[in-house]
Amino acid sequence: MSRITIKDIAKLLGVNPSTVSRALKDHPDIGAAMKAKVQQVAKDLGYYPNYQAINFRQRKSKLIGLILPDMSMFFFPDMIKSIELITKKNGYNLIIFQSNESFDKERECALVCQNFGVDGLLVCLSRETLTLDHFDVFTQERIPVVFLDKVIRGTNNATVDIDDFMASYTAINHLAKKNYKKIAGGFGSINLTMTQQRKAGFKAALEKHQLPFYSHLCFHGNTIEEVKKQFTLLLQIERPDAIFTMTDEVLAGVIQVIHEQNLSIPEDIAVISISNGNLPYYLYPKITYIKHSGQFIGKAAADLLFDLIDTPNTVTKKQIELETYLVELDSC
Amino acid sequence: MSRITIKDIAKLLGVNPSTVSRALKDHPDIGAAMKAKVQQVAKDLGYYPNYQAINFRQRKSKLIGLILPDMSMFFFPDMIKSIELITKKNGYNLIIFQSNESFDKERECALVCQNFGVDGLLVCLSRETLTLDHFDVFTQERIPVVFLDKVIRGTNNATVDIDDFMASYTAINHLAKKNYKKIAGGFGSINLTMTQQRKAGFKAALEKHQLPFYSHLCFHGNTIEEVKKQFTLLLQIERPDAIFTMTDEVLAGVIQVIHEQNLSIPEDIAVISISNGNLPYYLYPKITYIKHSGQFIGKAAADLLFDLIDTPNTVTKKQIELETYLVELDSC
DNA sequence: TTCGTTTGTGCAAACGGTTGTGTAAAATGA
DNA sequence: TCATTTTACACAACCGTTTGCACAAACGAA
Repeated sequence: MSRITIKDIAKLLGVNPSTVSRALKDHPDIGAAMKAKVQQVAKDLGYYPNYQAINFRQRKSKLIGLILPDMSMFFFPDMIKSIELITKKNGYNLIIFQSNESFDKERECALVCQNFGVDGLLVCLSRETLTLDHFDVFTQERIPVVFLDKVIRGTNNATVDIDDFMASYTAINHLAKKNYKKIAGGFGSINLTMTQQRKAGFKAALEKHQLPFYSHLCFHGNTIEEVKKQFTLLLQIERPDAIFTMTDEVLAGVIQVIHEQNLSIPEDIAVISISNGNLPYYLYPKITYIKHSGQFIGKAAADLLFDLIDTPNTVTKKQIELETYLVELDSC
Repeated sequence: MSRITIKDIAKLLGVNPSTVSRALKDHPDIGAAMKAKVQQVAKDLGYYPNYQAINFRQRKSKLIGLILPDMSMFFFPDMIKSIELITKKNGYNLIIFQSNESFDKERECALVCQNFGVDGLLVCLSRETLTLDHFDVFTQERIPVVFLDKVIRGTNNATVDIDDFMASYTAINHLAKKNYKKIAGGFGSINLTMTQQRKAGFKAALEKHQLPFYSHLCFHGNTIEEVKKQFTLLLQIERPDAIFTMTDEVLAGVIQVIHEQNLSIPEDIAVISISNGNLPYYLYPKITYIKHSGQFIGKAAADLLFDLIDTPNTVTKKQIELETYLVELDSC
């Protein structure tokens, strides 16, 4: 009735559990006849190994922790999907946590990961996170941690992200080439490194094209609603001829306002965004975007993590910066 | 250097590990002085319990498995989010698997869950799944399984879903009341129970309003691309004055075609969908929809699961059908 | 025949924490 | 003061599997 163990098989065959254990994993010490008998009985009894016992014994969990700030529909599904794929391919499983953009929650998630004995950790930092001390336990116990997408640079931690500066630079460059002059910018949380860099790229590209940077054409918003509010206010002051949005969330808000105001894209206002590339296709017209691939970031980070798990000391390139590229659709 | 255990604390204090174990959990058998000492040392040494050992000993994993057909961006983020919340609130963690709409993969996922010793299982069935034998092991070992959203009815399994018939019935009813006559229908995989029921509701509502059911105004598509192709073909035959879409995926495809053909909503064609309620707001005009809440389904399923875990025999209502309701926006 | 090697299996400890039972010493009661 | 209860801790088994070591039996070589 209850779960079949190696001991049950051993008792039934009148042999020692260790023999059964070895027979089941085709250990060379065990004779062919015994192996056959054991495997037959195991099958008959419907034996399957108790991974909890095994992992406990091996001091491994075969678990990879993934800490996310939020389950945003725009970016994370693709990312999780590819991480899951790699994780499974390596014989591990994924256990997902959400920090809800809170530093305290993130620390809690890390603690649970620690308790669970994850063999590796993938972390997308919360908006509030400024320090990484709460991951020190992992490095101390030689459990690899890879930061992805939302990272803090300048440390020797393993990171995978994109060149945020270049991504927005490319976007604005595209707008400038299309001869847009009054370019607005919609950004996310102002304290994120990502935001600062994307804004820096925005400014640099304007400068390169000798376009002025107007701070009244820039706004920040954490949520779609905030974005809508800010952008509506902006439009009351002056209508730009193009707008760059830093993420899908910002894009979603901006698009709604544009429709509310009965503006047409790209005639009244051109739009370009950094995006994972889903939302741009659902909108009309389709939005030109700089590809920021959740799938690629997830894959790169997971691959890096398993490199670090398998060969901790030979991995040299621990800071990976993925390419972004322009996908030209119909909004500029 | 390596991880601190109860034994380390015991050795350091010259007491028995069992005393430490009890002291740490405030067992009444242990004297106040000893408790204080133990807890102090534990803190000083940075002790944290080995959950692998504990769970192994207790024959629990504190893990809930979640098997999904796919990481669709429309529906699952909200669902996962709410499941995660409840799971955590109950002191459990979530481990997510994707079957990629494949029956074999789904069976594999179930196997891994079994090996991992999950304490409960939430399953959203794949497109291909027609039987539930692969979950028998769980019921045999008294591990609760709750099927959610995509379920097979008629068994005594615990299920949480919506009244698919009513959802589409309500949608078509709304269109009919608005005096639309030629109503098209965009559906998903034809072999899903969900599809059949939503189509049945579609037909029933038409009949109630004495509107004819034209099969050439109905199509099925598994992916957005298929939907686009099918709907484009449909439009070449005859333009309906309204279209009902069964899911966000179908809606996304339909909307793209509508824009490609330069039709306007709702003047040329009205649109109504069953949806989780994100996409409808991003589109223009905003799409009227029947609310099919991933969040609610996730919550209901998770709550039910923990009821079954905590009080296996007292739970009576094991088949839950959530209400859907009309959210009237601008597309009809 | 004898010694060394190989083959196949048993034995027991270990992973870290929990828990039922046993038992001194201290506290209580008459 | 002595019997009895309570307090506070120790001891050891246990969860399921792995693994180093011991050790017979069979085998091959000298």
